[in-house]
Amino acid sequence: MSTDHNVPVSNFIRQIIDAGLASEKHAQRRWHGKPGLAADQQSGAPDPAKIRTRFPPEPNGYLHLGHAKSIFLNFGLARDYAGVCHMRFDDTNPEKEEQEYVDSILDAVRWLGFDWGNDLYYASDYFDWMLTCAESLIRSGHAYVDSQSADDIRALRGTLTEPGKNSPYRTRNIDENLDLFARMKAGEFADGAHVLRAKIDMTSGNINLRDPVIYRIRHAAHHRAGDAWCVYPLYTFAHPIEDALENITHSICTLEFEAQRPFYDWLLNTLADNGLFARPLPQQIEFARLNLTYIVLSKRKLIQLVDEKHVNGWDDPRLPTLVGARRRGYAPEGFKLFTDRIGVSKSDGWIDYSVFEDCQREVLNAAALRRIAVLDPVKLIIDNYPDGQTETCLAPNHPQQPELGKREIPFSKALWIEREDFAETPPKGYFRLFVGNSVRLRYGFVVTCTGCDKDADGTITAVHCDYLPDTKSGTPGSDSVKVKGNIHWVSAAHAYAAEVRLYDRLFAVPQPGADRDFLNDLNLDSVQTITAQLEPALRDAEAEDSFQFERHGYFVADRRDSHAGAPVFNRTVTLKDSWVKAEK
RNA sequence: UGGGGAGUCGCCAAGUGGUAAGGCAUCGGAUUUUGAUUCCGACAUUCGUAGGUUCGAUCCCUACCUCCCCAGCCA
Repeated sequence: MSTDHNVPVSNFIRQIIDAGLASEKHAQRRWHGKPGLAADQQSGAPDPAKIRTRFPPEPNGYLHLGHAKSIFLNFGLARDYAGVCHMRFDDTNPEKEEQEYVDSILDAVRWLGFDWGNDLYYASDYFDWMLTCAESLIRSGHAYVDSQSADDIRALRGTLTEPGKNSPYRTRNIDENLDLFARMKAGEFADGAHVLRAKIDMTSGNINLRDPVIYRIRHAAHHRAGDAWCVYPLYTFAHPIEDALENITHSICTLEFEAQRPFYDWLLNTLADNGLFARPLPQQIEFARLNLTYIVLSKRKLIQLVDEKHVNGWDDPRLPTLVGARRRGYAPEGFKLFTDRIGVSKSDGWIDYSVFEDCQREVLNAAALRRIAVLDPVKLIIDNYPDGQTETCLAPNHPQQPELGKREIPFSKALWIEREDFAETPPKGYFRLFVGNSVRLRYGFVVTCTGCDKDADGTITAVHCDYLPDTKSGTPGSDSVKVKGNIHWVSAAHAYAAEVRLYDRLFAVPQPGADRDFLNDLNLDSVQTITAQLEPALRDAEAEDSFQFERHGYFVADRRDSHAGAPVFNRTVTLKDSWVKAEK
């Protein structure tokens, strides 16, 4: 069941890194302490970091489980190889990015346990260098200003099966290109009037090499740079330069960027030939993004779920966002186990959500203190127990870790037990309460069921039993009576009645939206809010404390709605239950 | 029907010419005051298909099949 965390399994990225390290090609890299062009970097000392990776989200949304895979990959590789991982915001599109997202992203990465030290960067800080690169390309005849409309550019790009055609502006001379580009930058033109394009090959089978647009005019305020710019570089152009400026050795991204790699290499090699960057250049490596069943990870769909109020905000515990996962009670260590367990490869696949849940169970099982909670309460009256008497029982905080001690829980005549722990007509194999059967009240006494009360509708209002005074847990001879059933309880007079949210999967099918609108696949019972009867100690739970409610699952004190002395709980994940499965 | 990728047990995933790791799930059994946990055992004569090279092929070659990505002045 447990995984050896100290032996990372081989994967194709580690092989690439190992080979690079063995060839010592990275050893000649120089780093002068911060991002910069070759002229600056070459003045620095040999890079103390064996490798440099980066986690480069665009600050236009909240991070989700898919990003977690990338975070653990990039930061994890840097850690394992005595390298560093840069935290970088790829904020080259002024129209979609906001500071709110920057803050949330940093928070999420920190929560997962990573520290970027001084290596926090913003692509928008590199705009001057990017302009330098663009001008260098123009000077070497590798870029030109195109004055066609977006539609015309598209028309000449060709299709997947037909080659494209050269733009009429492709032959503009260098001076004219330089002049036009300078005026684009100076704000002389309206949005869309001109673009800067790389000059490569309009007949390439790879559409990304058909003179891709690398700079566009956009008169828009940037969340960090303000109104300083009206030209902005496109991802295709910006990202390789960001990597090169930061001395990144391994630029790890997802599979959909594979077709961009030839451009990535073309650009950096051209710029290196022009003297702007030193070799060895960063290497782009693509891996398969995470696909998890029963959730959606597309930004568009997540936005829709929030905007249309199918969930309550970005941190709704049912959402696969990291802020949602945190409120749900999922543990960072569980993410680590999960990413280790699923591995890294280039083949698309679907991981069942239960794999993720199981990783969380494994981590929470070891870490969470045990507590008692009755979620669907019905009274249990011990008829032969003295009225008004109260005594204490001792319950271990963790069955596998006795050093965590025990706590006292009050016991009395009237208790709350789970409604499903009593059956008038017990199903086959049932060994909880039914008339004539005995069970142990966990950490307390053995009781024998004598009957139940019902109201006019036939609903059971109370269960009755008698207890065996000599069977109290922890006392000599308490085990003299052997019983199969073992049920939990809280004393009715001492219980803390609290709000508990029982979360289930947000979607009812493994692949939401596979054959119809994904909203039709929503699980309409994804949350159930109840008032549960909890053992008194739970009243003191602090926000974000995780517990195992015995026989139920793992629950966390909600970080948003809990108040001192009045925590409310979210169910993170249930315990495995082979009994339920056997019955279905 | 252009270009780029991927196909190894139900789900992931090692393996890179010397005769199929591991994890998860599943199924048995043991322990258990959580029908939890833990522990022990079982679990691919076979690597998308068909040929070929080789003493030997999941690994090399050829053809085919299936799936994914690319035609934003998004990332």
